[in-house]
Amino acid sequence: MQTILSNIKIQINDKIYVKDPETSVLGKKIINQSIILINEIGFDNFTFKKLGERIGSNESSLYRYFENKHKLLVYLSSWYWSWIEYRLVFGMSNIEDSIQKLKKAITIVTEKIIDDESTDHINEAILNKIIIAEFTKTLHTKEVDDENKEGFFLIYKRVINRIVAIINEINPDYAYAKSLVSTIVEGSLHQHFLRDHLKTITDCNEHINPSDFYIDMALKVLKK
Amino acid sequence: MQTILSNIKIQINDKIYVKDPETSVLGKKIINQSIILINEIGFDNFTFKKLGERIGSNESSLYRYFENKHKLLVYLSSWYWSWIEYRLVFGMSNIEDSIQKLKKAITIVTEKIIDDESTDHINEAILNKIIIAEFTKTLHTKEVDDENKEGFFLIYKRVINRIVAIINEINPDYAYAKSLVSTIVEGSLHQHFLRDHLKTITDCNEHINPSDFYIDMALKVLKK
DNA sequence: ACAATATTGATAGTAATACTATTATATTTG
DNA sequence: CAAATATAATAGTATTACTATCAATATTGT
Repeated sequence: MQTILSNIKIQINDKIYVKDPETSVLGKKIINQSIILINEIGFDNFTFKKLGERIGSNESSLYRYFENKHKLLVYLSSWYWSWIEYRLVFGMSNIEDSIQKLKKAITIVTEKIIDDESTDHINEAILNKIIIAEFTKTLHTKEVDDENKEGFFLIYKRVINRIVAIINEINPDYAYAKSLVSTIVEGSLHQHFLRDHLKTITDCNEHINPSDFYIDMALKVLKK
Repeated sequence: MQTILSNIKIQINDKIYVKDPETSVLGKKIINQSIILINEIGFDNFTFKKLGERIGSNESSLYRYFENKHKLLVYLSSWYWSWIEYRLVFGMSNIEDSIQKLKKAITIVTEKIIDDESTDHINEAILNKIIIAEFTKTLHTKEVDDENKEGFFLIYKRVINRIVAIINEINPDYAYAKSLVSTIVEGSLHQHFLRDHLKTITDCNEHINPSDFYIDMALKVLKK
């Protein structure tokens, strides 16, 4: 598994964009304002025309960065999972005990992101909200197999497999490590969503959060 | 909880449709052919115009049954969960032991549906495929709160709460019964999806299925 | 400094989508 | 068989999701 240190300036698969948005002012505006606009009106109602108006730029200019809004969402998702991976690797660095590692890892992938106050052009708290609301749409398309072959979901899969590795340290006999982690990662987005919208089918609320639920689950499931 | 017997002719919230598709030949064609077409081309590429061509009917006629394709998908989903609920209730009927009940219930909500050969106009196996691929889209919209208030997701929530009731029989002290069940129901759709498209982050394959994984999980988590 | 190059903006245009409205024609039912 | 209802055909609108062209600006390399 490659070292994250070479990766600090978050690297996104260059097949996702037409022109790297990190290389210009307009590109960075596209990223930070699209996060805000998608959060406001939802991905389904989001268009490049509206984003253009919002950032005082021409629709046609946006198409020079992303082929379509789906690719933009894939980009934002990749950025998000890359950022999670970064926090995951650094979060593990000085923990010895595998159980503690797992708890920390589950916390990182399941917790609600409170504004990071990081100085960069991406608001991670809002990005977290749009991942909760929209990430599933990056996968659920007819093009998923082609895009998977192109490596669009590599970072997401790598995040999951890093946690799988911790589980294998704890209990190498457990037969469902991958399914457990993919359930936790995807499921926690879903639990956040339910807490906000369908409260009657989740226990998550102001006091109980998805991290509590999933840590409890993982420890019980892995007990030998 | 109301009896399912009064419910055998699957009842769908009448706010989901403009005109009940069960009341005419065209309506039934819309349902059975939309399932086939959505499965073929995906919900995102599906339009009423294409469906009209497929069933030799006019686009404008379809709008007399459903306001838009989103409502049609909500209808199909409601039908699916209602059918699952029916199987759930009958599946439980002659089981005494709560653990056995839970195993059966998890099997019913997580198993892949093989063609039911039922004579009605709905192919449950294909419907199951589109639920795996598209169900999440019924929830992930900006209108989810309004639609939830209208009761569009009632049947889905009832399915989950029926299984929650079984868990409360088994271990009333378990603090996360709702989150566990919503994770299992949603997660199993996701595991089916991963098995088909992102194999490296699931253990599910030809030999291991989501039911095995989730039954193992539930029993371990509920052990006192 | 300035020419070459790259980037952005403005405008226009196309095909498809997501509908609504109107009217004619079938079909059902009482 | 007449009345009511459902469907089909046609047309039309606003929006979406782009592509193409060309002019205006900004950047950079020497």
